[in-house]
Amino acid sequence: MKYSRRTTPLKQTEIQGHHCSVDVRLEKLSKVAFFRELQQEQLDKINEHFRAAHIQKGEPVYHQGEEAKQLFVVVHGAVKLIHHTTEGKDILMDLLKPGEYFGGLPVLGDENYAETAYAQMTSCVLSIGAVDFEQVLHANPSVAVNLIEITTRRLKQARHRIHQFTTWPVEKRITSVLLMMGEKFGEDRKDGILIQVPFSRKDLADMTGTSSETASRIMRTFQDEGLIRSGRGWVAISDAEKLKQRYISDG
Amino acid sequence: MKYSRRTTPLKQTEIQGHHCSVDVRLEKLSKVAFFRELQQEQLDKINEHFRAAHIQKGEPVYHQGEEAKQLFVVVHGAVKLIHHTTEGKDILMDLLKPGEYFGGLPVLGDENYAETAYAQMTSCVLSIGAVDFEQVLHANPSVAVNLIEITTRRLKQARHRIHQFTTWPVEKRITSVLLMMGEKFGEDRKDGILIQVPFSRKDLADMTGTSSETASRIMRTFQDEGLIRSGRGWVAISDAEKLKQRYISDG
DNA sequence: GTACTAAATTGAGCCGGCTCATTTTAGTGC
DNA sequence: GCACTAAAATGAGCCGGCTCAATTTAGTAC
Repeated sequence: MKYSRRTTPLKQTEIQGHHCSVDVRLEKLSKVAFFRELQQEQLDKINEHFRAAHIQKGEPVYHQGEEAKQLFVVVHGAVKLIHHTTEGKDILMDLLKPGEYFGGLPVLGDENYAETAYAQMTSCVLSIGAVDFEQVLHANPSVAVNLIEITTRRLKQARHRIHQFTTWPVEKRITSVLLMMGEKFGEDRKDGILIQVPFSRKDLADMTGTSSETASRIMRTFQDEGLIRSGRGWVAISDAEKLKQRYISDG
Repeated sequence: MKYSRRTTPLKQTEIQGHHCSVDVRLEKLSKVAFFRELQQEQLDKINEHFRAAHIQKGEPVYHQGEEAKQLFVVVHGAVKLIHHTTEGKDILMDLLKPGEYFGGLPVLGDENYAETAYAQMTSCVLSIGAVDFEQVLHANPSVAVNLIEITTRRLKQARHRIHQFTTWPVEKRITSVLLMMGEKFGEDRKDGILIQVPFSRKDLADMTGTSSETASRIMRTFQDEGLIRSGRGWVAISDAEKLKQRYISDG
């Protein structure tokens, strides 16, 4: 990968027009884990309950502490969930790709949003309110069971993260996150996997519970070892296997 | 609190007979959060799906890694969930009181148990298998929604714990756990709140992600400041308000 | 009361990673 | 290509808490 003039390898997302066309909406709704198994007709009806919004990069979808009144689905782009701590630090809870949902509703046990949701890149999100969602629930009972499953999976992930924070050194944590990001947002190229979403050192630090200086140092090491390439706000994994072998398998 | 001869202040639980009498079972089942709102008749029917087991102190209910086939409810005693890490450390995920459930089922998204469940004291637990539970689900649709709510609440707790591990010093973490234990298992006495469940330094350390030596040192400090009293496997909080004010509010 | 022992305590060296400060540079606009 | 600047990198001092080792003692059995 050679840059004659330095430009980010990330795809530009300032595509003209609205990204929330019906086709794309329906496609992404069908990918929402708790709507799986539903027929096209059912999805069409559900789609009617959702409203679309176009969010500029860096803009919030909702703020931490606000009353939880809506569920959201990423249709295009990426959304980052940040918990702002009382100590003035940020914890990056998750970075969501199209088809993933976020937000909260009273019926699901949420009172206030525990985090602020930001568009990591220009994004299109769909939202549904409490009354509409309960209608969807009643009309499609399988949705409730699927929701339990997904919430349980998220709970397991959160618990695994507790494990990581308790016992894993920072290198290992960073490796784990890079590999996860490669799987979730990675674009295969002949020279590796480009994580096709803006992802800065601060994001990495906030997601692994370390400082951005430490994240930077470790990324420097990985780069010097030929395991990754990176620049301002982007990362490409040159050798995922070796990265995993060297920093995860060692224990 | 004066001990003429050193004996633990904890109640002895080697009560003769079986603790899983129908009255107690029904009472604790009605306290399970996802069975709330059900009528006595419904609870009677649900009770028929559960089997009882008597577990000796220190014995496991199930092992980490086993196939998840049952949900359990604590009727009497206390159950501790320990995740054994590959690094040889233990993470105390939760300490459950009567009325709380644990375990897992495929329908809820579980494949294997992520932790080993141990009886922290002689306990009586009820269990239900996959087929029975799905029947309960179908007969009582509100159970599914309640389950989402509870799982969501557990997810929030887990995420709060990530926040704590990321930014809180150990004193603050230990304080938080002591206060939580006081609320959950505390017995009010004129000289404070006795945590009426065995709770060692190792338990405290495993629950706060620190070493037992560090837990011991901090408890020594709290003791010297008159905030707690403790002995082998027991803790009493002498001044919860001051403990909170001094180690949590300071930020 | 004595004997016992595992839980709790204590001492001390070590280090991973933090904070603070400064410098370098990737990537954009023109 | 030049100018700019915020993201990334680098240096260095500091310390919270870990690990290892040894000692003390809470609570039980008899």
